[in-house]
Order: sequence, then C-alpha cells, then structure tokens
Amino acid sequence: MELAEAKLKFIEAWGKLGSEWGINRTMAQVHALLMISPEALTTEEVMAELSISRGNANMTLRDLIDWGLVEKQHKTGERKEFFYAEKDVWTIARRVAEERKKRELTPIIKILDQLGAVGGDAKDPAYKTFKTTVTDINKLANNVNKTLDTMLKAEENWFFGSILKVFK
Amino acid sequence: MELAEAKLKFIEAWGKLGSEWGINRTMAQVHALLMISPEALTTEEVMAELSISRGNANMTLRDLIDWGLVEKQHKTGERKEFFYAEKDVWTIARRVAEERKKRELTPIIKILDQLGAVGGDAKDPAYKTFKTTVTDINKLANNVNKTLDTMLKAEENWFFGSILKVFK
DNA sequence: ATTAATTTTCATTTTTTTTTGAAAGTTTAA
DNA sequence: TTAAACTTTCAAAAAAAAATGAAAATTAAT
Repeated sequence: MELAEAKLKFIEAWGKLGSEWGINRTMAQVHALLMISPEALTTEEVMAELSISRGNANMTLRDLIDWGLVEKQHKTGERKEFFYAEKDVWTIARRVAEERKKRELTPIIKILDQLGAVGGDAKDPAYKTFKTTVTDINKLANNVNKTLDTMLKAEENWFFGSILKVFK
Repeated sequence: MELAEAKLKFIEAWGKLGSEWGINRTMAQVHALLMISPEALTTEEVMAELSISRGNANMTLRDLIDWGLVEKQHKTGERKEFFYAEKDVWTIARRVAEERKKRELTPIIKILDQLGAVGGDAKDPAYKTFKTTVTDINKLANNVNKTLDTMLKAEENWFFGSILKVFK
C-alpha cells in the first residue's frame, strides 16, 4: 500500500473508532492527521487535507488542545499558528484517561453517592434492588477511579509489560 | 430522596453516561430501568416507564440481548415476553468489555496490521512518522487486547481488590 | 493609527442518528 | 383454521449533532 492511501485509511479508521466511543468523528480525524504529520500544520492545511470548513477546523483544534492532545506552536517570522500533536501513545492514552475521568467518571460518582442515600422500606424489593444496584455500581466506579489515579500517577508506561503478570 | 425520584435520576444519569461513550441514550436508559427492577418487565412496561414507542422498545431490547445484558423470560400462562437484566456488575462490565473488544478493538487491530505494511522511503519524514505512529498504536492496541483476554478469562472479579497492588 | 492577516464566533444549514407508528409477520389457544 | 395477542420491521418523521461560512474580533506589522 502507498503512503497516501494508508494515510487516508488511518484517518478514516481513527475517525470511526472515535465516533464509536462518543468522540466527534472530525475531531478524531484531525487528531489522526496531526499524529502522522512530522511537522505542525496550519489551520489552512488541516482544512485542505480533510475538506472541512474554517469554523470546524478552528473549533476542533481548540477541543484537541483542551484534551491535551495538541499544542499551538508559533514560528518566528510566521504570522499564522501551527498545530502539533503529541505522538507518544502512552502520553496520549494518559491524557484521554485523565479527561474522561474528569468529565465523566467524577460526575457519575457524585450522582451515585447521592442516589445511595435514597430512603425507603428495607423490605420493599424495588427499594432493595435499587439500592444494591446503585451501591454495586458505585463501588465499581470507585475502584476504576482509584486504579486510574494510581495509573496516572505512574510516570512510565506500565501498560507495556508489567500489568499482564497479575493475571497469569 | 424518594425512590421514585432516585429511579428517574439513575435512569437519566445512566443514559447520559451511555451517550458519552457512544451507546444510544435510550438503550442505556432501558438497561438502567431493568437493572433496578427486581422483576422482569414486559415491553409494555418499558414503553410506559420511559415513554418510548413500541418499535423503539423492541429494537432496544433486542440490542441489549445482543450485548448479553438482558435475557428474555417466559412465564407459564403468560403470552407475552418478559425482560430481565443481569445485575452482577462484574458480569455486566465483562459483557460490555467482551462486546466492545469484538466490535471495535479486533477490527482496528486488523486495519493497523495492514497499515503497518505500508511501503515507502525510510528517509522520508512523512513515512517515518506514519509508520512509527501506526506501529506504536498497534502495540498499545495489542496490549489492551491481551490484557482484556486475560481479564475476561478470570472467573472472579479481580477488579475488587487485587489489581491495585500492582501500582503501589 | 491604519490595515491586512489571521482567528473566533455563532445563526443557519446540513447531515446523521434516533424515534415513531402502522403494517406485516408470527405465535398460540381454542 | 381462525383470530386475537403479541412481536418485528422499516419507511418516514423528528430530533440531535455537526458543519458551514460570513461577519466580528483580534493581532501584529508598517
């Protein structure tokens, strides 16, 4: 396969994967494009490569910066801004985990804590089932939370290697 | 908080979480409703509780069955079908992991394998960056894959307890 | 200070996803 | 076998999400 074709396929596949995980397809595609670019790209280049509008490119790049996956660069003598993507996969995985933890896990745990305090008759099956389910999900969520904390604190990439032996 | 209010909040929160992770909001809500129901429910009951159409309820319940999260039950003397949700959170997490692995991880690894075989000039920065990025993502994907395999093979819930000590 | 280059915003349009509901299909009991 | 009960399908409608593009805002060079 030729590089040009492979690039398109990678961008497409990354976009599809993103959309399956609740991430805007275009945002994932811009991310893919930047990850495989040795040099930082301008908004114009992103627009041209992916055939998207200026507004879309701008908002998407801002979002990627918010996710900690892309950084703005300025080149001396150049008026326009350049965008460069983090390329270390462990750092990328980390950033995504951090953001999703902050955006989704923490809020749901807060709600589950509130719901666990529901009042009712201990003999009512509806009450018992509700309480048990909510409590169990809360416990799992807290375990995921703790595991992520420890994982994110770790400086090196624990994923390549060490974790597997726990399950052996 | 009263049970009725808490139920609504739980269903809403579960629906929101689902949609953030690429799962149809209604499907997540039906799942939430069934998880907190001590008894299996009929299509009619699901429709009424969540104010959704028959078609939607039917398709959503079928999807939940495909995910291995809900089972059809038949009661003697009753003509209609009943739907009952798995309630053990570890089993639920497992089923979701299994399905997403099958639906998303395996296909992307296949594509990454193909893309890794791209031909090009080893001195071309565009080629080098592409190859490195794709290869690194492929390695990570394969590690996730292996970890999931081991995790899914484990009979008991490793998550509550043992895993944390790896990171200590 | 002026102005040209560049970035950002956001009301509107387009696309995608989800839902509806009625018709078609299936099942089961009499 | 009939027919009522129930389930499934899917074209069309509705809703939600994403994208556009032009105007407004900002920036920086002269």
